[in-house]
Amino acid sequence: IDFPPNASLSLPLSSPCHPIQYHSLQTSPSISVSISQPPSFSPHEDMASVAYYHSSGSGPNGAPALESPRIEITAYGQFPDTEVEESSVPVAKRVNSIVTLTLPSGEGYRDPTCLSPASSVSSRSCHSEASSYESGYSCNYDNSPQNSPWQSPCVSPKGSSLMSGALSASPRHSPTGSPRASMTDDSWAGSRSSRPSSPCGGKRKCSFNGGASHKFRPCSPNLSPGLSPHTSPRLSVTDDTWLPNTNQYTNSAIVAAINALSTDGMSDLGEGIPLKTRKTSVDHSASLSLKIEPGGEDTGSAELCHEDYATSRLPFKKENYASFLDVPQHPFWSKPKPYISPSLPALDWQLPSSSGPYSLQIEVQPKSHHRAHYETEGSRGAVKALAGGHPVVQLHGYVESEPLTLQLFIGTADDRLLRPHAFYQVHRITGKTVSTPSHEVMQANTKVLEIPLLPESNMRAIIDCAGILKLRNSDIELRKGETDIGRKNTRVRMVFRVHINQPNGRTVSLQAASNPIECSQRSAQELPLVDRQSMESGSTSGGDRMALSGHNFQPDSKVVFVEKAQDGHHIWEMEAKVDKDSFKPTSLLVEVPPYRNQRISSPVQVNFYICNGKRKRSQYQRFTYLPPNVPTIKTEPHDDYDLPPVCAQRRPPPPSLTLPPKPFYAPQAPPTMPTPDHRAYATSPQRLVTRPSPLPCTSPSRGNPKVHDLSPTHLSPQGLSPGITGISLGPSTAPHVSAIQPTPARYQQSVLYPPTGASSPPGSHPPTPNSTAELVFAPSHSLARPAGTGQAPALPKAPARSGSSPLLQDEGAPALLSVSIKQEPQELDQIYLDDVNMELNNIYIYICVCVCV
DNA sequence: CCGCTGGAAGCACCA
DNA sequence: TGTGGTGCTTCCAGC
Repeated sequence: IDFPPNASLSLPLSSPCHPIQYHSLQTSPSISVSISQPPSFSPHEDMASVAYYHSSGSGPNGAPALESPRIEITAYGQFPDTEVEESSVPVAKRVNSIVTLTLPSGEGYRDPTCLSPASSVSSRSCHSEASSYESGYSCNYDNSPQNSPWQSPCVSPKGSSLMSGALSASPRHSPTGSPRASMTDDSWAGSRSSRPSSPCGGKRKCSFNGGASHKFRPCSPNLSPGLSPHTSPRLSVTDDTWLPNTNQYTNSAIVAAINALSTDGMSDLGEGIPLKTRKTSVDHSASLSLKIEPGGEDTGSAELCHEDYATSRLPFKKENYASFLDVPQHPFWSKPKPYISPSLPALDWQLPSSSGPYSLQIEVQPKSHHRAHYETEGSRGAVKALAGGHPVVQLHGYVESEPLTLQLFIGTADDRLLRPHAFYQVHRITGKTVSTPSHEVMQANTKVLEIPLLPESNMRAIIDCAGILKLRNSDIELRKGETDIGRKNTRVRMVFRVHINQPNGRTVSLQAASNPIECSQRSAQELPLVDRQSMESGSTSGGDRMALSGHNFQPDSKVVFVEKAQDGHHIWEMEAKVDKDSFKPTSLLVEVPPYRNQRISSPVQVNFYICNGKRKRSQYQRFTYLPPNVPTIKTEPHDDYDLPPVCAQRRPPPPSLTLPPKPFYAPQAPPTMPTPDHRAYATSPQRLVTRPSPLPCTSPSRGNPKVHDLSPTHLSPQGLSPGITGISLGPSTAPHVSAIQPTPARYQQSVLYPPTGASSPPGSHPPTPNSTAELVFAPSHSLARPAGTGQAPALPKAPARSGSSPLLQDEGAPALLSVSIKQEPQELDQIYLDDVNMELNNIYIYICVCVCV
C-alpha cells in the first residue's frame, strides 16, 4: 500500500522505515507494508510519534525492535490476482518505501509449544495487551510456524498450506488448530474439541475432537486471544470464502497490515475476540486508523473512515462478511469520524478526565456487581446502574456540532495503573432493549466499544449496550507476556474515552473510569465490598467514626487496619471497632483505631479491609493518618448516603486522597487545586504526550496517593490522576504544575524511561517538549507488566512482596520507617496481585533501563 | 426461540 | 496422602 506523496500515516512510522526491511511475503513471516514517505513527517518534528512508532514495535530503522516474527504484507502484485487490489486500492501503486511490522515476539497468546504456564510466562516479552509497548506488535499474530499457523492466512496466501502443516505439528492443533478458515461456523463448531488444555498441564481436560461429556466446548475459540486459529481470520471474512479466495488473503493482509500499522493497535487480528462477538466485529477490519492528511491527491476526504475504507479502499466485499453483521450499521459510523487517528494513546496510557473546557464524566455509575458471562454462556446483559437503568456518561464543555465517539473498554480495578483488563472484555449488547448504538473495534487485544456522542443528546450517552465477557483464565495466562493472573482478579472498571479534535489539529483525549465492578458470581455473593467510606484521613489518635457502605457486610465483619512495608509485609495491624448496632448488610460504622505512632510528622497512608472470615476480605481501602496539626479530611457524602452523618465536615478531599471505590467526591476542585487543565493527551501534528517525569512535582497534597491509584475520581476533573505523575513542562504550562501529583519514589524510577524505554527503541530521540506543555502519560504496564525478562509470572506463592511503602511516604514524609517485618504468609493470596506484580514491575523497569542504555 | 438471570454442579487447586 | 475449602467454568432451568 502506498500513499500519495502528500499523504501521511498519522501513524508514526515514517522515517524509520527502511526499504531494506522489505521482505517478500512468501519467504518471511513478516508484514511489510509499503508506503510512500510521508513528507510531512519527521522524527524531529514529532517525537511523540516516534515514541509511538517505537511503541509499535519497530526499531529506529524500521527493523523489528525485538527478534520477533513479523508479518510482511505486500499490498499487491505479490499475489496471483492483483487486479482487485489495483482497482480497489489505487494508492497501492506508488510504492516508495516499505514498512516492516514487527509482530509480537514469541508465539502470542497461546503457544502450542508452551503447555505450562510457567514456561509461558517465563519467556514473556515486552508486551502486554493493549499496551503501548506492544502497540505495534501487539497484534499478537501467532504466526510463528511452530505456533498457530492460523495467523498466516491472515497475511499470506500460502497460509492454508502452512496451516495444515502446522496443524499436524502443533501439540495444540485442536479446535484451535482446525481450519476454521474453510469452514462455516457450524462445521467449525462441530469440529471443535473441548476445552483447551490446562495452563497448568493437566488442570483441565483436553479432549480433542470433542469429549463425550462436552457438548460444544470451544477451546475458547472465540476469544482466546492467540490461541486460536479462529483468531487469525479475524478479518471478518466468512469462513467459507476465506480459503478459496486469494484476493481475500491479499486484502486481509492489507487490512491486517494496516491494522497493525495503527499505533494503538487496532491491530489485534481478532485474537481475543470471541467468535460470537467477532461476528459483530466486522468493523474490526474496517476500523482502520489510517488518516490521510487533507490535500491528499487521491482523496478529497481528509480521513478514511471505517466504512469507506472497508467498502471502497479495500476489495473486501461487504457481502463477504455480511454474515458477521449482526446489527445494521448505525448511520453514525457511516461517515468519517474526525477522531480517527492511529496516534491515539494506547489503552493503558493514563489520561485525565478533563482538559481545558472539556470534561468527561460518568454521571451514573455502574453497579458494583455485574456477573460477567463466559463465552460458553449467553450474554448476561448490559451492565446496569445502581438505581436501575444504566450507566451514563457525558462530555461536558463540548460545543461543537460534530458528533464524537465515546470509547469503552474494560479496565482493571486493582491498585495499579488503569489498563485494559486481561481477563475481561467489553461485550456489545444489542436488542430491543438497547437504545444506544454501538460497534466494536479491537485495539491491541482489547475490545473497544464505540458509542456515538451526539450534540443533540448533549454529548451524553446511556451505556445500555455494554456487557462484560469473562475470558478463561487458562487462556489468558498462557498468553505470552501476560503477567496477570486471573484467579481472584475479578474486579473491573468501565473505562470511557473520548478524543476531541481541536482546530489546531491536535486531539484531546480524555478518559474516565467507573467505580470498580465485581464480576464473579461467587465473589459478588460472598466478598465484602466497600463502595464508599466517609473519611479519607484522620488523627493518629484514632477514635473517629468512619462510615462504610458497600455490600456483603456481616454482623461479625471485621475491619482491619494495616500498614504494609515496602516489601508488602504488614508492619502494623489493628482491628477497628465495629458498631454492631448500626450494622447493615450494606453499611458499617467503625471506629478508626489509633495509629501505632502518635508523633508522625507527615501523613501516613495505611490500608484497611473488611473481613468476613477466612479468605473473604474486601479489597484494601486506604486511610491516611495525619499529623496532629493537620485538619482531618473527610469525603463529601453523597446525597443518598444513608449512613449516620458521622462527618462533621463537608469538605472535598484533596485528590491525592481519593480512592478508587469512593464514588462520593465533590464535583468541585478543592480550593487548593488549580484549574484542572492538566493537559490531555494530544496527538499530531503537535502531539502532546504526557509522561511521567522524574521531577517531583510540587503538589500541595497531603496524602500521597499511590501512584498506581487511578480511580475514576483521580481522573475526574477535580482531581488529577496520579497517573499523571510527572510532567515536563514548557513555560506556558507552569500553572499546571501544581495540578500534578507528587511523584512517588517508585514511579520516579520508571519515569526515567517511560515511553522511551517502553515505546522507543534504543537510539530514538526522547520526546521533545513542544512549545506548549508536554505531558507524557506512562504506559501503565511499565509499572504493572513486567515483560521480556524471563521473569516468572506473578504467582500467588511468590514471596516477592514489594510494597507500597514508598507510596506510603509523602514527599515530605519521613524516611522509611524502621520496623520489623511481620510475616504473614496467609496474606499472600490477598496481596500477590498488588505486590508481586509491583515487584516484577520494578525489575522490569530496571530491565527497560538497561535495554535502553 | 432467544436473551437474560439466578443457581448450582463439577472440577481443579490449595491449604 | 487425604480432605475440605475455595474459585473457576460450565450447565441448567426459569422468565
